[in-house]
Amino acid sequence: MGTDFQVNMNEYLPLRDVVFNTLRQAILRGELKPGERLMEIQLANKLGVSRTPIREAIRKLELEGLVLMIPRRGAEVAEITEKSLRDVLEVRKALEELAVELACDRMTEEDVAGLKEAAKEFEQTLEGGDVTEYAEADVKFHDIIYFATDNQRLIQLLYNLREQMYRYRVEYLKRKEVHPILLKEHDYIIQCIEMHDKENAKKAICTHIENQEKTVSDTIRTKK
Amino acid sequence: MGTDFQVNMNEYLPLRDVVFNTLRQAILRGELKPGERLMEIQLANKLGVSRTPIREAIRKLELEGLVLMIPRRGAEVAEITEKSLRDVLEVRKALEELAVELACDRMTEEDVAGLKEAAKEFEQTLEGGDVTEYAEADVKFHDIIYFATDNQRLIQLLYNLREQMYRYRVEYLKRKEVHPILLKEHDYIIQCIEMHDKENAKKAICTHIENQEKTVSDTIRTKK
DNA sequence: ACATGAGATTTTGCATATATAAAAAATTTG
DNA sequence: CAAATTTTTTATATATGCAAAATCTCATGT
Repeated sequence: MGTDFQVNMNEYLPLRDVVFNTLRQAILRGELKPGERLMEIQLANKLGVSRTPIREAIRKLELEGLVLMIPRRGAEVAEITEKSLRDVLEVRKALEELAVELACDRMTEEDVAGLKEAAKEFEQTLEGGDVTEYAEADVKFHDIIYFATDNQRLIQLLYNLREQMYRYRVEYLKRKEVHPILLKEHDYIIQCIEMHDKENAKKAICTHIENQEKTVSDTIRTKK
Repeated sequence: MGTDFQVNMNEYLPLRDVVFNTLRQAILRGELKPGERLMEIQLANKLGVSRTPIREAIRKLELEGLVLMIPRRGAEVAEITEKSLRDVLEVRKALEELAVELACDRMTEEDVAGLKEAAKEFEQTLEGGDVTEYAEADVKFHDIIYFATDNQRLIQLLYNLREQMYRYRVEYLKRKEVHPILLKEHDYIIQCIEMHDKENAKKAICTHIENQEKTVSDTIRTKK
């Protein structure tokens, strides 16, 4: 009977999307530095494609605000100022509040169980020394909250805002002394959600973000 | 004396952006209907350009969520469901609250004066019968609040969310019976901002949006 | 030293060409 | 006649071509 290879031909991704993801990562991880010019031919050669997918990818990065277009001059990686970061955080705080509020309403008991599970896993990764792993585990924790909102638009925005801060989040997680605080905060957030206590949940998520905020500001200031 | 012509050579707009704006308008105004396919050659002929700028414009619309891409098949105008509208409104409410809160903190007296001016102009346009004019005047009013937030990222998001609802907002403004309510709401919002009363300002903007929400839901339901 | 400007070079912006997948139409076959 | 298969058509995905604008280089005149 043989062929049980369902080749998931869905794994087709247009080149432009591959390029988009690649460039996006490179910018967010800091490999392409703010102010750096994105030259089409150069990128095309580097990635082994033609200019067309590069251009289309840049159009998307443009809308996302990661690159700045100067007509007839091309694209460059957008500068990240302290101001622009404050702006992002202000928005992010509001949307995280909304998310946790909705989660209080819409989370089932199984969801809460999953959240507890994720918090535990996060705690375990902290024992290992891999910062990337922390970050991933933290992402998983918050993703569960996001999904519970059942609001696709909100999820999309939160993903985006989180990614914009990737560099700085990692910096924060590196600090061993904040780990116990983080764990407590996660536990408290779970507790609030479990009791459907919106007000305290919002406060909790707020301080959770504000705590990061300071580190991030410091990082960006000293790196300048 | 003499040459006071600062030629604003900035009036150059790449074709792709012209196309982007054109298509965007067409979608938001309902000329391109949800589900309708966007075929490159057809659009290119219609707009008298080549396929390249069309494609680049579509990439941006894609990221904005206005069109849905099906790989190797092309783009179509995204469907607007009641659910997706609720999602947008949920997010929008949270961000409008944030905006008015920040405005309470950051608005100067001149800004408030401008706001009063805008409210007055809005009232005046209501006497005329042109719905488009109402909409514009209303936009101006809210723009002043947005600008006062001094948060570029927030402004960008609010613009976007507002535009997404253009069709339905106009529907709301058509109803003569809501006009007095609108005027009262505007006045109350101004009052709250002037007194830096964040809590009430937030509540006020919330009801302001919620009032629209019902009409919008009705419209979308009956049109189905 | 320094502005300047002609010419060479690079880079974008848009158009067009080629390749390939998907859909539609036509044809075959049971 | 209907289901299956082949052929044709259509549309996207990517590559390449070309002209105009921007940038660079460097010699020249003040």
